[in-house]
Amino acid sequence: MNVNVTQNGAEFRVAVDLVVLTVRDGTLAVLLVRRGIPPYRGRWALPGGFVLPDEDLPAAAARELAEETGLAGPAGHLEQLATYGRPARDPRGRVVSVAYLALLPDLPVPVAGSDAAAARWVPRARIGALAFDHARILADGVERARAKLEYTPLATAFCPPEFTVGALREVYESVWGRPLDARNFHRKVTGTPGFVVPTGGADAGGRGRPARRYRRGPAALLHPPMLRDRGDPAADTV
Amino acid sequence: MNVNVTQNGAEFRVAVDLVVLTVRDGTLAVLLVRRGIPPYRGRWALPGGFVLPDEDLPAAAARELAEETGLAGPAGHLEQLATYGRPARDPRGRVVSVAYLALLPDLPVPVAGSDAAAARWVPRARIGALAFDHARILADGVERARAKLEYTPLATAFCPPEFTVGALREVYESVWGRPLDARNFHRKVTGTPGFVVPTGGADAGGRGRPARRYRRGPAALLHPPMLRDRGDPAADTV
DNA sequence: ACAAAAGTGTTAATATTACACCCATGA
DNA sequence: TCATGGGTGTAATATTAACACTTTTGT
Repeated sequence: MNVNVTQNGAEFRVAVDLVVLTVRDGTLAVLLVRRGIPPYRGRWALPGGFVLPDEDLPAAAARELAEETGLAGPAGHLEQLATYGRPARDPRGRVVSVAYLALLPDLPVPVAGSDAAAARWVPRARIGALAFDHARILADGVERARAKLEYTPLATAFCPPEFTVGALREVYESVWGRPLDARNFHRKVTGTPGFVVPTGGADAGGRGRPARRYRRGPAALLHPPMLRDRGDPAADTV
Repeated sequence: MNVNVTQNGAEFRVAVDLVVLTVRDGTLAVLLVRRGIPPYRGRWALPGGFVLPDEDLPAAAARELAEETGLAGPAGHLEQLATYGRPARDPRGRVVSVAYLALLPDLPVPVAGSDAAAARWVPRARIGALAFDHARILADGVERARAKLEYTPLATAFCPPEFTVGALREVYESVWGRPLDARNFHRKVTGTPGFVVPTGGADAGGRGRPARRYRRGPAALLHPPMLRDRGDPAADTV
């Protein structure tokens, strides 16, 4: 063994992979791309790519997200998820992937990425085998999102700038996969300091009484948190 | 720009850095090493090192932890914290560091690491400037530990296999930096299903009534969680 | 008028907090 | 017997969960 390997470090390639989530039609959906080149050619995978030589990690994630969705501004939410580095995770060699989690409002169907492969929103429940270790990365991302809905105002990242309490509730129900009591939810959201602030507007054209519109509030942590019963974590078809 | 850089990825070195925490004498302490070689020669830093060519990330973290503390078995707790990759974070070149968080019971003073530099437990409040971006990594690690004490039985990782409720309370008080009501804490710990299980033994030799001994229970999540008031996050000298 | 969704009121069960009080030991 | 922590009881105060009921719209 070359001692320089220990002192100076072996050489790796570093990628970012994105778990991009949205809520469409009352279900949690994931942005996937179909790989156009080997390995795993033709398989669905998380969008991602290699980090450029002088690029920061968050910048690489934001760049990939923009390339894949056509988004420019800082809409939604982007945070680092975890890093995956199993030696055999990529047949091309030693690749360490820094995964990011992005939460976005329901957008028009994403444009095909710059890699010319198909890009699609896929309902979480209908996702089959993925390339590389992306199934695990996705599972970790979904669990992170579920957990953070409890104690942060992150659910608002799934909504457009103005939204109704009903739309926000749909986010919680879709991500957690269980119905919530609309009455108690309403009180909880409007009663938690800094969670949402009313804009004064109302949402005409719906079926029932018009809902007031809200914007995300200044709070970074929710107190008290929104509780999902730690009952049975069943009923979750991966 | 060489197009291969984009397609195949630039070359990075990958390191693991460790935030190793323990509770000594009622305060949170961090394992630091004094760097024996440039860059930042003579500065205190988090222990860590480069990942070997065929080594998994958790294995690299466990290896560095064992080298630095002399520990072999799976005592305490080790989890991935986050990854830091700012292009200029290491003057030697492009180094991405995957940080791990380790929580250990109070151990004998660590042996000097294999790098022949000094290694010491340093009380968290007395830590000055650190090498690289290690101050931020440490801050992130401490905040992760604080948060996880709330909803996981992780505080037991700071204790030996058998411990008293009072010792566990000292962990919470040290990590959170605020006193807790001993009576309510006791009820909470013994009343939360799966948190701790009594061993039957008692802790003789103390000043007051002997305390019963407990072992960590099977629960992975605490229900309901241990609450730290989100009051004033002040009184925290970094 | 009716259905549908928004929003308010109320109550029982549960959890948190504060603190009085008893227990078991060393000095 | 006193000081010192361990441990239990209990009442005031949140918070949750369940659901009756009112409001405001489209059809």
